[in-house]
Amino acid sequence: MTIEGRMASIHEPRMHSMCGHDPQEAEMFRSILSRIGDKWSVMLVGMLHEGPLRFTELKQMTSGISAKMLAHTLRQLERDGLVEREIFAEIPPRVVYRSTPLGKSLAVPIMAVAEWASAHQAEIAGNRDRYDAVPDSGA
Amino acid sequence: MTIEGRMASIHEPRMHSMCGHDPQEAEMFRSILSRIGDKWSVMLVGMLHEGPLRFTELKQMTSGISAKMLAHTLRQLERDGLVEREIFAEIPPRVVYRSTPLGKSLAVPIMAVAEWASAHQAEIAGNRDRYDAVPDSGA
DNA sequence: TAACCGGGTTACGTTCACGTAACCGGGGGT
DNA sequence: ACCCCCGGTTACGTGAACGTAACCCGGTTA
Repeated sequence: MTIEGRMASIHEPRMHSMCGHDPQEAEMFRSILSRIGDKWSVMLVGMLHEGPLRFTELKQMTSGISAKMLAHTLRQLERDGLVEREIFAEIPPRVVYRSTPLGKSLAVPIMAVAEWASAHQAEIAGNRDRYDAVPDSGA
Repeated sequence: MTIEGRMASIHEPRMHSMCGHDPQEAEMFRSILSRIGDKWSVMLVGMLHEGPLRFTELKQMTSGISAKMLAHTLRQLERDGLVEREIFAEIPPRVVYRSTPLGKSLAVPIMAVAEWASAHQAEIAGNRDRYDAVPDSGA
């Protein structure tokens, strides 16, 4: 390993940890990232992070989501153990969703990405515009 | 705001920052998250983080990727300014891809998510198995 | 009786991510 | 002459993600 390589390994994260490895771990890793990349999961985790909410409350707060996607996304989150579903056997019955400790722990790195995205969104938008404006790239 | 609410707002990230806002910013945010959630981007950013690589080198290192998806993903990354493409006008011509400073800065929060995923993957896998084993959920 | 709400489910269609396979153009190896 | 390498592009097909609209059941309201 070169001097530069050694210095880099001290100051830089070892990104390679998420590529090689055994294929099963890579698949797992991918599926977690996919959840972060999907349209509603991060938003829902964010809302539930601040307190439990009912299905209809989530639907109203999350402008644009359909009942189908809300139910589906909540099932996925529940399957992963990021969210809990509680049914109150009352009349009328009531359902609340709440973030689990695992879900809350995910909020931390998610926020890091969110802050990066927020900090660089203008730069990325500019890059995109510039790239799309170059004739031999965009068209 | 309640006492609990105030204390929470001190200790916990304000996830709400990524939901409301204006729709254009939300769209931008979503598109960045999608890139993180897609199948190859994170892996490629990780590889290029450690040094520039040629198309064929990336293809060989990234087991399973097709030339099409590699080219496509690299174009997207290049469009966003996360990766640079350099063509050496030699004979034979040579193309190298390298991470930009923006790309390297993304590696930091990505690593935080990667470490979270690595730390909790067994727990999530267990949650998934348990959920899928319950007859009224999985089937 | 009719209409509405809560918490969904089902059917259906579209778009997009991703995969496979074939092709291409210039150069080099044998 | 022939095929391979590099760096892709193009055509085509599949399944997943996402959207809309309709429906459902038990209970309450008017």
